Amino acid sequence: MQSRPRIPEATVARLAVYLRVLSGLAESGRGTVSSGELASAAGVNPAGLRKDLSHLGPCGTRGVGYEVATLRDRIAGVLGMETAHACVLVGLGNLGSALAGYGGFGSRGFEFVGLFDASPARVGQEVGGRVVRPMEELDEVVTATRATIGVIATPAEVAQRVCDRLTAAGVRSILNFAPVALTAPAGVDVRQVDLSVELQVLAFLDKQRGPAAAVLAPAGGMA
Amino acid sequence: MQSRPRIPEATVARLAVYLRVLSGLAESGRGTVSSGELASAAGVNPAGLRKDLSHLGPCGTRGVGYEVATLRDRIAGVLGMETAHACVLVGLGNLGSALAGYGGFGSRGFEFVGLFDASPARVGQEVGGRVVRPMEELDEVVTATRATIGVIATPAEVAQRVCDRLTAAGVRSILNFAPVALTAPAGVDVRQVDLSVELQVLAFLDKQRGPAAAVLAPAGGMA
DNA sequence: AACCGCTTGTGAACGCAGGAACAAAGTCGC
DNA sequence: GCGACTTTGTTCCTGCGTTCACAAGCGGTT
Repeated sequence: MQSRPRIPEATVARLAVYLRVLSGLAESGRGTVSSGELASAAGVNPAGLRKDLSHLGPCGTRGVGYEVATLRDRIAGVLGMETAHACVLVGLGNLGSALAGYGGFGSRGFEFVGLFDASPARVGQEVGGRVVRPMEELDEVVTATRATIGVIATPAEVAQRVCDRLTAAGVRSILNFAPVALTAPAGVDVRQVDLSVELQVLAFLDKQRGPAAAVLAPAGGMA
Repeated sequence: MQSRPRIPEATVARLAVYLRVLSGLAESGRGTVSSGELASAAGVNPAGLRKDLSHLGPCGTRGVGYEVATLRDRIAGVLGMETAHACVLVGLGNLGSALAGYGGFGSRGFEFVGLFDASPARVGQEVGGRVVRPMEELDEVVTATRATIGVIATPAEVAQRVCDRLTAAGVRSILNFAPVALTAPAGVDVRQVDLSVELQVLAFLDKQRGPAAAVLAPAGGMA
């Protein structure tokens, strides 16, 4: 069916970035873009961008560039954005509430069809326009809405249990913000996002460069 | 000086994960761990874990395993965690507030010494035990506290301006949550975290596996 | 109609990360 | 004291991702 059996995962992640840039350009009324300009806006190498786009088949005009709207729709199709994705979010603490209220998801075709929390204090509250439900209703909502994506923003101690319940209910993709490695049955994709790891990588790179802070301001360049 | 000129960035990210697991084991009173067990808890391959640890020099005992406390301290030292890192956070919206209140940072040696927001409505409020300050005080606080890490959780439109101000004030490492590629002067590290990109990768993988959702619920079609 | 400049798309080389297999070393048991 | 088992540390290899460089193609111009 599709002449592209597989697209590298790193490329998929970048396609999502290109898509965001293209959406911005389309709103600016821009008609075409060159690979160089698009790569610059996305923060990647122009050759790499062209190679990424080559996975979608030829979609540019030589000598001119890429048609903004066309390319945007093409990428959106490949990423599976023509249809909205129903997501459930478990854990409405600080991070979960931020995710529920984050507009970047809704504008990209992801809709939270259920917010769940184990704490009775949270249940019933409204977050991001949705009412927080008790954990008991999780299975029912996942089944009814056919949600395929589950987001875990709970404390680490209960994340595995939540993961089990989500997979048992039929969720096939999980985005985990809890700082633990989750075990899921085969056929279920788990992606881990650990915010503090990012900070620690930064701290390491900073330390590796050595304490050269004084060198950066040789002649009182503070002003 | 250091016999390890460079540690791969991917390894550094995993070291941070090992460190978290080791801290948990140490609290459990565990004395030693084998690479297999540690790798399982971290969700990686045992051979890869040993290779990662080999960058720190020999730190295990053959036939026994790794001493939990010793290895933890060694990794902490390599990651630059013996000294606390002062961070400033700009943008106290949903995500910024979640970050400010996230305990995972403080327990890892990262302290937010300044919270900043451009909105007068936010200034003066208390988030995570700290008072939100106006943007005008950013330069002053960064200089006074010698903060080296800046976290950007603002809307995309102002992220580049915030980045410019942070670097001008002397920040050398930036963690950016705004969905834009930032341009920073040489010598400044920028790490990008895009939450919606993760979701889109999940959606793509789900779509790539084919529309097998119907198989999961054979009886009871949409109609 | 033909030329020229510009841009895409692709092919090849380089470097890096990941995984498996093997040798060294230390401990436990006899 | 010696042997065998366990586990680390290392080495090799395979595959992937990234980058550079070139050929192919299209539009504009004369």
